[in-house]
This record gives sequence, C-alpha cells and structure tokens, in this order.
Amino acid sequence: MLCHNGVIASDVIPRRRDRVRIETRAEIKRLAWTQIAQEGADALSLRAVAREMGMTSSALYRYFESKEQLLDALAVEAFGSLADTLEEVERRAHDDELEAGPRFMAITCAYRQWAVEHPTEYRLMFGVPVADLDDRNEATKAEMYRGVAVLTRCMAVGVAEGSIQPAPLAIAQAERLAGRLQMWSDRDDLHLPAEALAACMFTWTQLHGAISLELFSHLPTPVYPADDLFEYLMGEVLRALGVHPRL
Amino acid sequence: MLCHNGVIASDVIPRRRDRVRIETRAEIKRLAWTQIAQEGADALSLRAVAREMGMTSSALYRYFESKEQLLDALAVEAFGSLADTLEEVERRAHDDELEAGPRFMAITCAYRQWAVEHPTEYRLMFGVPVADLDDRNEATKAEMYRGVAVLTRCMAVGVAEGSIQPAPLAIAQAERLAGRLQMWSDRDDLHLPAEALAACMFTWTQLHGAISLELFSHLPTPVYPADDLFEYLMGEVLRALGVHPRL
DNA sequence: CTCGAGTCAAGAGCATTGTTCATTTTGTGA
DNA sequence: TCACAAAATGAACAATGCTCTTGACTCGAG
Repeated sequence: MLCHNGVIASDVIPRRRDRVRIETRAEIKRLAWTQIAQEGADALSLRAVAREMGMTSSALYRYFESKEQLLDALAVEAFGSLADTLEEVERRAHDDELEAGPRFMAITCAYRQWAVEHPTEYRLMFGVPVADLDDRNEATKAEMYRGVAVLTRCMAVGVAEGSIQPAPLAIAQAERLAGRLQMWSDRDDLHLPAEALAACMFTWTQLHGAISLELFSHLPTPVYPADDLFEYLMGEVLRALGVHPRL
Repeated sequence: MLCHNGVIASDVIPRRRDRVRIETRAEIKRLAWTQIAQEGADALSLRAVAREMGMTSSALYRYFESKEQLLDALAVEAFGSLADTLEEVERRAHDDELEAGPRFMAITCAYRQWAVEHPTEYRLMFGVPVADLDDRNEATKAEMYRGVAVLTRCMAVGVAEGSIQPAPLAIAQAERLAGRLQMWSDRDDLHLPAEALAACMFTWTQLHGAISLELFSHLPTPVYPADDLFEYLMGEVLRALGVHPRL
C-alpha cells in the first residue's frame, strides 16, 4: 500500500512521498491524542482533527480507513509505550542486580506510574474502544503481551533462583486451571510452570484492578492520592508470592 | 419536580400523571438497556429509543435532561442491582451460618457471577460513562458503596470473630495509608481498623481487576472460561488474609 | 361547568458527526 | 514534457444530540 510498485522500501532510501506520508500519519495521531486527552476517547472527532491540520475531513481517509482504525492505531502506540518503559525498567533492574522483591516493586510501580502519567491512554487501552472485543487487532494484542511478558519474566527469574515461591494450586479446580495455564505457556513459549503463571495472573489482575479503580475515580476519596495504597497492595502480593517485601 | 405543588408524594396516593410518568421513564430505561446490550454504551441513540417507543426524540427530553443523564440513571440502576444481589447473598450466608472462608467465597463469586451475567452493565458502571469523573452523580456513588459495603462487612465480621487476620501494615508509608483509611472509616461510620479496610481494598482491587480483564477479553485466550482462574485468585486473597480456603 | 396553569408531545430546525464519491490538483518517474 | 498515481477537495448522505415553538391534553380551583 505504501509503495505503489513492488519494491520493498526497507532496504532503499525512503522516497520523499513516503516520508511525508508517515509524517502526516504521525501528525494525525498526535492531534488525535491531544484531542482525546481533553475530551475523552469517544469525543474524538475526525473532522476536528482534519480542521486543525488545515485539511478536509475526507483527506484523512487516505491515512486511516475509519475512526475505529485510528483508535486501534492509537491503542497499539499506547501499549507499545507502556511495554517500552517496562522493558527499560527491567533492563535497569537487571543491570543493578536487584533482588526479586525490589525488582518486582520497581516493575509494578513503573506500570502504575505510566498509567498515572497517561490516564487517557490507559482508558483507551483497557476501556473497550470498540464493541467487538474478540477480534481485536492482532498488533494490539502483541504489544499488550509485550508488557505482560515483563511480568512473566520477572516471575520466571524469581522462581528460577528460588526467591519467589508461589503456593501450589490447591483449589478443587486446580487440574483444569493448570491445564489452561500450560496451554498458554506452550502457545507463547514461556517455559514456565503453572504455579508461576498463576502467580503472574494474580499480580496482573491486582495491578490492573488497583490502577483501574484509581484512575476511574472509584476509590473512596479519602485514600487519594493512592500511592501508599498501591505500594501496600503490591507488598501484599509479594507476601503471597512468598517474598518478604522491603527485606 | 415530580409534584407541581408542595405536597410530599410519599404519604399520598400517587396521582395518575405521576404514575404514567414513572412508567414512561422506566420504559425508556428498559429500551435503552436492550439497545446498549446490543451495540455498546456509546452507540446508544436517544432517537432510536424514541422511535421504538413511537415517540419523537424531543419528547424524551421531558424525562431525561440529556443522554448523559440517562446513562447516569442506568448506571445507578446497575450498581443497585449488583448491590441487591450481594446483600441477598450476604443474608443467605448469615442464615446458613457460613464460616469466614465460604462466606467470602460466596460473596466474591456472586460479584463475578453478576458481572458475567451483566457484562454491558459492568462496562457502563466501570468504563467511564462520562468525561468528568470527580463530580459523578452522588446517587451513583451511594449505590456503588452499598455493594462495597457488603465486602467491608464481611471483613468486619471475620476480623471480629478472629477468623480473618490481616497482616499489619508493614510498608514504609504505613502511617499515611493508615491515616487515610481511618478517615474513610470515620466518614462512613465503618468502625473498622485500618488493617481490615486495607484488606478490603486488597480484595476489591483483586476482584475488579480479574473481572475487568476477563470481561474486556484481555486475558490470554487459553485461560477462558475464567471460572477456575477466578476461584484460584480469590483463594490466594483468602490465604493472604490469613484464612485457609476450602477448610 | 369553566377556565387556566401545568404537562406532554410533535415537528421543524441547528450544528455536528462519520463516511463516500466524483473531481481536481499536485508531485514524480520516465 | 508528459502521463500516471497519489493526494486533496468539496459536495453529499445519513445519522446524531439537542432546542424551540406550537398546539393539544389533564385536572383541579373557582
């Protein structure tokens, strides 16, 4: 689509046309973000974006097939940004040779930090952009699991070195759950025991629940700002994982 | 507004006018629900509702000031429905003299059950219906905390009888957090120690995070259906609260 | 019984939206 | 220079939320 002929653009100097094309796409997304930040995701108006660019609204459709597709692209960007910061934190934690507890804390706090600094993005990512959820963009899922992968790796390292010792699956339905987690592990080549994956889910759901309630102003007002609450919650998760927080 | 004169309507036979008024309001809400269930919350069209009622769209504005206000009313209804079922479960658990663990499980599973059976409602409740979140309808908040109150009472009873023993707040910022939780307890006359309220938040965030990720199809596909995962998560929460699940 | 205040609904209308389509302009490679 | 493809236009369609005016209806007080 980008190149009108069959030449692959990657190993050749990008033509000027393609450059400005990418740039316009970026500008559209940029303006869309600022508009979303002010009025919320579903108040985004393609016409307003076009207006602000000095374009006609119909011209936008050369760059994005529909409003929904634009929102999808924005969601991919947002998930990507979150994943980038998490990976960066992971790298630094590795360089600094942090122990399991502090490493876990660094990652989860960075997760929340990003969400607090990008509330609009977070809402777009996790607040149903579209009606049909199951057939979301594959790119969206990929970027999303790039972020979750940092969590699973954190678990993997901790379990491997013995600093994290998740409790065995002890509920009545443990068999079925273990099977499902195993399927997940196989599909994504995670090479993690079911216990570790379960612990990862435990962390993620706690993480997301806390952040989501905080961002959507559902927490009782006295607990705001919620930094302390969040740190406590993550400490509890650590305890449940058999790690003593703040050792 | 409902009564044109100063008479309080509660201790007098409701006038016919008021009856049909309430009924129309109810019908509007009913139709709005079915429409939301099909197409999602932001695809709700007042005109379509009016059309289906054989009315003009402008007539609707005699019953709801705006689309936003209608959505607010729906959210109140939804929160109320959730709170009702939770209170019902609480009552049954009390009658059956359940122990702390099973009682906790009954309540949290009922919470999820409701969410799974009313996904559209749940999205409307927790998925930012409006832009400004801080000045939400007071009625909305009230109905919402009526549901949360079931959780806090569950904690209160458990702590009182010693079956729930939440760990002391041990993080560095414990002082501040405890103060905030105390403020919350005072404001709502909960008469609960900070530890119990912290445990309650731990439960609620976990609960909401798990349900929200499940409903919004963010969990990795192999773990669906997520009943087993949810039960495991709640079991872990119980463990963290010092209660042995499935005792 | 009558009349007037209060209520309800209709219908036209405004500003706005997403999206399409035929047309024109513009840039670029040969 | 020229032809062709990409880019941008402007008009149009169908739909939305919401307002305003205008005409009916209800119902209780005089």
